[in-house]
Amino acid sequence: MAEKSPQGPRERYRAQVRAEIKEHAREQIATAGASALSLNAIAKQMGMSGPALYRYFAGRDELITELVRDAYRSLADAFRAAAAPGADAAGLAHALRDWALADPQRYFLVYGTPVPGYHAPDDITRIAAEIMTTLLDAFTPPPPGDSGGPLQEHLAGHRDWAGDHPAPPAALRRALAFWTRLHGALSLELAGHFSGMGFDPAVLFAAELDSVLER
Amino acid sequence: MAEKSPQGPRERYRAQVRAEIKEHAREQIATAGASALSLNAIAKQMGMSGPALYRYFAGRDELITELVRDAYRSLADAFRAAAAPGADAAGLAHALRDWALADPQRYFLVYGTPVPGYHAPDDITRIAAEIMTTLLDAFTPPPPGDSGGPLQEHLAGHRDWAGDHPAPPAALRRALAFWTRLHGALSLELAGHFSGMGFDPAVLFAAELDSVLER
DNA sequence: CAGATTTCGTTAGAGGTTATCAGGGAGCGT
DNA sequence: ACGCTCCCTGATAACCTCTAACGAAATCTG
Repeated sequence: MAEKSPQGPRERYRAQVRAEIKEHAREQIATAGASALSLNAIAKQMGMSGPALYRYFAGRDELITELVRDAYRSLADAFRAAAAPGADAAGLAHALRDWALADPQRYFLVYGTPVPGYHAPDDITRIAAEIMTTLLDAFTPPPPGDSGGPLQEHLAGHRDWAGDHPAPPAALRRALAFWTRLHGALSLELAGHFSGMGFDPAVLFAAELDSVLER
Repeated sequence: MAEKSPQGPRERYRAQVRAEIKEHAREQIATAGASALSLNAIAKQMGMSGPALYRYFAGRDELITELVRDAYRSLADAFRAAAAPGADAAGLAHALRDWALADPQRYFLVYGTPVPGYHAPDDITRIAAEIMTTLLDAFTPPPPGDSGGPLQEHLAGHRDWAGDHPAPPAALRRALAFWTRLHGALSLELAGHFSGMGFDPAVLFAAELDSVLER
């Protein structure tokens, strides 16, 4: 709450350069993956020489972390926008797929291969929790006639991740299934594992969504 | 079939050094991820200096490709071994989870974030097809009383990926669900997205497996 | 308005990486 | 035992991240 919109022209310029750096970084990641991101190449594209970027980011890791943060926030925004009217889970699902297809590497920035040592900063974890809250909202209250099952019983006793959300166990189970099943179909599609297989990934995605909604 | 066991001591030595290089590479990847794999570091560990490794691998990419190939073959072997007795899908699922938990980074070598430009060699694609065949075997014939659904109808007309396998559409649908749902639960678990959430990933995995088997 | 101070971007350089190349030495096969 | 092939080393080039020191420009302050 301390620094909102930049007051001085100095911070204004600074913010703009930071944004431009991230722009180039996003482009690089989209075309060659996050591991190919080069600060030097970005500097060259911007007409300045190497170390100048260290005025704006402490290093490569911080830049990537910032992009991961942006990706999380972007997903959270897309989710909230899709949930705005009446908390329809199908709408959330399509928002998720659209968001993922718009920039696959951004999806992998969030859900891709983790670096063994890396631990996300607290604020990113908080955005992830916000996404989860939106998801829980969409499944609360759950439709009647729910089967239950061992997982639902287990979740009834292990609901730390729901925080103080009033979602009943059935909603927890559905939200979890929504997350894992759609991620399963989506990540394999984005990674190209369906490419030579001949079927339409959208049909699979729709079927997985139905499996979450109808049962 | 041409070159089985090395005949000369020359090729024998060569194969052993290649294996040792891969051993160190695997270790590095397991502890720091594939992006942190350094040929130089491997050479240093083996007591030789840098460029010597280029006698055994054309470069970093070929080494990684080889490790990906090994990972695929390892998964295919684990799958076939689990399917040997009576083609039980639950056995396959547990074999998959055990295989993944034994070395998460190896799992991500197969199912992790793809490099945009990269295209897997044909022999790797063939191993992937072999895995799929094992999976289709396990679901053929499918249990009776199957619901069908839009996905199953779609797959009935788009079964290129099944090759000449006699699996009926219901088996295709189940095999696909097995793959995507278990991958969804497993990859999120391995990536640590469930870490602070308080529930047991094994219970989720079992529930997802049930969802594939029972419906 | 003028001086002090902060900030920016540069060059230089250390230390890391992949990868190529030329040459010496060791082991293998005949 | 000789010749040949293959292995390994050191040098080198071209990248990379990141630090340090310096000059220049813009901002803030008296």
